[in-house]
Amino acid sequence: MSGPTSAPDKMAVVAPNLQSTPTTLATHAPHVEDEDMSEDDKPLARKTHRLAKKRITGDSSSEDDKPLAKKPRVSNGAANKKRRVVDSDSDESDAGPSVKKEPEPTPKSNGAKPRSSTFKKPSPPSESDSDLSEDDKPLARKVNGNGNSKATKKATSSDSESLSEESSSEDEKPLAKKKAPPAKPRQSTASTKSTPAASKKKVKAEPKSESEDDDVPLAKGKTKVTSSAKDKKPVVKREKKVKEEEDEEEKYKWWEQEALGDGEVKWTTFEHNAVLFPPPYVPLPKNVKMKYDGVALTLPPESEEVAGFFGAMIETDHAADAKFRENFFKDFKAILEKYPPKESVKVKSLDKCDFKPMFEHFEREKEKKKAMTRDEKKAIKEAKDKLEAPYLFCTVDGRKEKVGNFRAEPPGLFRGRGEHPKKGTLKHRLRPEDIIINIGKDAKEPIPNIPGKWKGVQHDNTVTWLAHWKENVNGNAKYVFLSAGSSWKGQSDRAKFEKARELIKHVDKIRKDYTEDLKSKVMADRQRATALYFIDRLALRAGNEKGEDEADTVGCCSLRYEHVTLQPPNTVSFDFLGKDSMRFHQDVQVDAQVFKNIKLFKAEAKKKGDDLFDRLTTTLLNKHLNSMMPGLTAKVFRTYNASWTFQKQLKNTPKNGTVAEKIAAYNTANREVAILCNHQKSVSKTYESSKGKHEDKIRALKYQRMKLRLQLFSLNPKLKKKQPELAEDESDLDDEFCERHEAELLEKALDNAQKKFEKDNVKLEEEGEKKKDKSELNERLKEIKDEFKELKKERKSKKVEPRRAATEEKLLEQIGKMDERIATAKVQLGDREKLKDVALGTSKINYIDPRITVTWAKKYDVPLEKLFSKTLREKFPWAEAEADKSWVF
DNA sequence: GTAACTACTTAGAAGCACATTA
DNA sequence: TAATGTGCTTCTAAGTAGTTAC
Repeated sequence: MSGPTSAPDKMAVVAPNLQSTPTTLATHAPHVEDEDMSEDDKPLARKTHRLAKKRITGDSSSEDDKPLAKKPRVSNGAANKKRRVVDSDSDESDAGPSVKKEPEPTPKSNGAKPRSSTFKKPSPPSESDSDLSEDDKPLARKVNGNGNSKATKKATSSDSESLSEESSSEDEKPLAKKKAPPAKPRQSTASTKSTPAASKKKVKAEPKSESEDDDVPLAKGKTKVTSSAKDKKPVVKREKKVKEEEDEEEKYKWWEQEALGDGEVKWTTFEHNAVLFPPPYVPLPKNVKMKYDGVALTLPPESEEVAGFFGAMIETDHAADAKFRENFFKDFKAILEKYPPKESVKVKSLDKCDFKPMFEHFEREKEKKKAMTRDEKKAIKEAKDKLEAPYLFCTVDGRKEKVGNFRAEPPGLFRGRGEHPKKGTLKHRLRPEDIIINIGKDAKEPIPNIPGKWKGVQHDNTVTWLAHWKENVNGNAKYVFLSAGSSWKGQSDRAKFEKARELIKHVDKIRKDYTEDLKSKVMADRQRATALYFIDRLALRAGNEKGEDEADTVGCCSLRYEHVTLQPPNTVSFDFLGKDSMRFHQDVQVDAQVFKNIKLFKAEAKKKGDDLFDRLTTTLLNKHLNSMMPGLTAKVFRTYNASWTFQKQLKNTPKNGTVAEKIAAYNTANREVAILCNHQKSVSKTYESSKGKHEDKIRALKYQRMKLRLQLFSLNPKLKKKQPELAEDESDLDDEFCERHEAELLEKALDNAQKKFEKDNVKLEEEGEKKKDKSELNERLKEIKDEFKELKKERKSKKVEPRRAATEEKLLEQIGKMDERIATAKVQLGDREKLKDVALGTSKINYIDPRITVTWAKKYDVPLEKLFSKTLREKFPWAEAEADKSWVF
């Protein structure tokens, strides 16, 4: 668990976007009841009472009195208990702006991730922006930065002035828009309409008629024809090349074909083997038993399996979690009722259960597995591969496609995130009777690998799933789909990015409109505009309604009263748990009108637990967005802003830098996007110790530097004055460290001498020569010890005699090199610190248009494999094919 | 109009394999 | 060679958003 991190560097992208000019805003502190407010404009909370009453009476005649789409969340249950803890430090006694309080980090026990980013002052624009022309900046970045954005200035200068004039100005248009780059190979998917099956058939008219089965190794077949004893090696190479070429040909380049429309039909023929069920439970050895109150229990396999699920987790955080334990124990007791222990012991308390014997058994098994020989491991792997082979691929319209999650989820304990009320609940073992499969009409119905019959077999060619079931914990649907690298996923991925690019053409108008609507007399419109402002500027998720039996997390539309607090003149503090219970904690400077609106939405009768946007739902918001641009939804803004930010940040790449430097710039850009999207990861448990080691390494370098420096001063004492920077003590290099370091060095030197002695003797023995006497070793060890005594003296006197052949010139050169090494190590340490809780992968996989990466790699001559892993390259072949050096998002 | 259902994308954790270090 | 660290892959939870039923 980590504490809140220092905000400024984390927020390089997000925060500058929203900072306005506080000085100008101060004179325009909004009032809850301003004169330009119509009846509709009045604080909603005052109306909600009326509305609630009307809803009960069924009167919904006026616009305002229509039933609210969302039910106010009833505050109860465990989720609210947690909320109360959070609230305790962010509570507001009234709806008005409060004196800024530094929100405390939510403890992990509350389900919140630790990272928080707090902004108090406008920070300068991120370094990375320095070489961007103002014209080049997307609105999201320009609104504030140093607080001088035109839009902000205007907004703050007068409430009555519309912000829209500014936001629609030409210089706020994204660069790409001005350049208007066409989607290179073909028109956008959204606008194309064709019969998918037909177009696919065009693509693969005669799909693999001869070598239909990719399972037949191509090389093998060829070998028979071409190989001869004489030229075996070249042939093997040639065959490999041929195979690669053929594989290349085999690949379905869907991006070269006509785009598929949003048509219903996804396939004509569809063959697969559905899911692979895990092996049945194997009971533990007879001597491995859980204990209850000190008594070993002999459990039937059914209950032993469940005990084992918990037993395997006893050293994880889950097992210490009260809710997790409660839910597990409830289910465990139920299964014990049905399958009681032989000893007829009544299990009444989880605290009296001792799963350690089970845990230790699992650990031993892991060790055994680890200790297996290479061949044993290989044999196991081969058996596994053989078992899984039939499930790896399916055939779609004659084409071989990779299946994604073909393994039926094994039974276990539900690992809900955050404060999920069901965490710890037993996930049942799936049987064929639970699973519906979707397959071509003429395809052979797969036989499950365990006894049983499918729950159903359907032939719906408008969907892409192979199998589907309902899990028992939350009643959610689970699906088996094709892999991320499949043509279906690739097509929808590309369509997603094309839609985000399409937004570039509309975003000015949308921003202009919502800026105007921020002042709308119609409250629903004003709320919608404010929500959209946050979605656009803060990359918030839409925020669908959630049920009571889920973790209490929110997105933009579902924000509640307690999730935002106001700090005059224009700061809005967000503190809520988003998807996966990740904490979103930011102080954001907003336009005056937005500040005013939030104050209005929180006014009077509204209280904790009430929706901030009580007249807005994701459906309403998306309907509105769809009217602005076909197919536009809230989530497109995240994709657009992420890709846009990334492309912009990449402009900071050093043109003449090394590949490593360029990659560092790439990763920095990636990090900015990850921060924008609030993608977090938990800090590794070993982080602190690994950081300590790293710091010691740096200190060790400084130690070496010190020795060089002292030698130099012995040679030329004048340098102490001439080059005072050399005389400065290496920071954090205290006596305690030096002593410890020298002791470590001594130990190492002695150890090495010992090893060398032994090694030499082995060699001498092998060569039939006389071994060295032990006295020789002892002498050497004594020498080493004496040398180190010298070090101690040097440390005390702070004087080091120049080593043999040391010259002033050489020493200065060595010090210079040492300085470089220290600087590099420090940068590395800083990078690790910055990335310790930021997850880069999610944005790379889902939000950043891969063509930006491909273009960048080509432009800066960086091998793509250094940026995309194997799986990512498999996921984005279309990007590699489409993007050239000049491609722009 | 709303809740429930459906199909899909997005997400961090956990597990695993490979690289580096001692 | 074993221990440790790191990055990649897999797993599955948790979102979004459209459709359907009432």
